[in-house]
Amino acid sequence: MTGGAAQAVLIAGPTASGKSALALRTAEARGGVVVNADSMQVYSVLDVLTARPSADEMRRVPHRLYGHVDPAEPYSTGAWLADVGRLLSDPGIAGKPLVFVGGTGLYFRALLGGLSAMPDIPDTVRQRWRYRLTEEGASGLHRMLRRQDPDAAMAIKPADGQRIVRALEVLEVSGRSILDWQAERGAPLVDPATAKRIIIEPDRAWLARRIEARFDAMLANGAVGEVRALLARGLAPAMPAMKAIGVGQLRRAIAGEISLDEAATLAKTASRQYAKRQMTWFRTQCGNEWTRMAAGANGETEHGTLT
RNA sequence: GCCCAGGUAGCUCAGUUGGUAGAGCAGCGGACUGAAAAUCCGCGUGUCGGUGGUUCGAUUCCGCCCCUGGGCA
Repeated sequence: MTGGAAQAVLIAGPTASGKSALALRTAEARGGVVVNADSMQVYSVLDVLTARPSADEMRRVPHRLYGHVDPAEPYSTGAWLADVGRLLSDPGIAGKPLVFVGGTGLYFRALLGGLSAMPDIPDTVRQRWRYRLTEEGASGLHRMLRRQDPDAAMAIKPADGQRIVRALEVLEVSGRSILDWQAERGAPLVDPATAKRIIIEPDRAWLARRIEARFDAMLANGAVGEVRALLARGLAPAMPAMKAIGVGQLRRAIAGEISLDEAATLAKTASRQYAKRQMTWFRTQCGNEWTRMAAGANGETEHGTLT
């Protein structure tokens, strides 16, 4: 829980919907702190490409959990939740209202519903299963899961390699089915009874225009250089930061495989598809405790300030 | 002006020896507990360029017309 702190505000919305600006105004009006709930904005690279708040904006209001993770570090929903937990006991922000903002639906779910206390997976175990996934394919591992944990296999599609690997590694390390772990819900870090919850639901066409304009602006503001710098780190392509939208597309342009224009078009498309997935999550996974806020339907481009 | 090749889904194209058509991409819907900007599932009717003709039946064959490439003048 928030340890007696002021009411928390949660602002969720698809990429480019203007949620960061709304969070900034809201935190400013309440004397609060903006807390990042976006899985890519945690990384200390790609300031521009992940649309992190600018230095100027971060000066106006305290921002937390932005850019605090090195891209070589394995990060996760659990790590983020632990970061939030530490934040809540930080005397520097005690008593200040927290304004969580981001586009990662799973983070909000973990925040409000807790995350099951699953065992840590040793890196060697994790790497071994991921390697086997590339060698044997998802359906091969799914057959194995079917023998070892039929219930979990039933719940996971045979092509969903990522979830199959997760079920296998949890089973190997703990000897328990991931379903059993999941049945034990963790404790929420934000009290669902008092948290104010907002979902920004933008007009599709309006959002598409914003995505396009924003990516063009990212290019103008050094996105290519950021990708070059990230590539120079020589990280495995499977690392999360390497999967940020724009990295793969600009990498191909840098390598000369496609033009910058083509890369931009591909990245914009990927962003639109990502926004669609986000909207599906917020629409179907978030109940009516969330207030839905339209954006952009009638030429509107700004949201008000939450008070 | 003549010759050739095309004109089929939003885009790129396949196909129908005449029985009104299907892939990829895009798009849309969905799933979602430590990689989540991830991972995965589902969804394909469109005057088959237009118009006449042949035919029981034409997107398919024939005529004419329009449009787009390319060539010759």
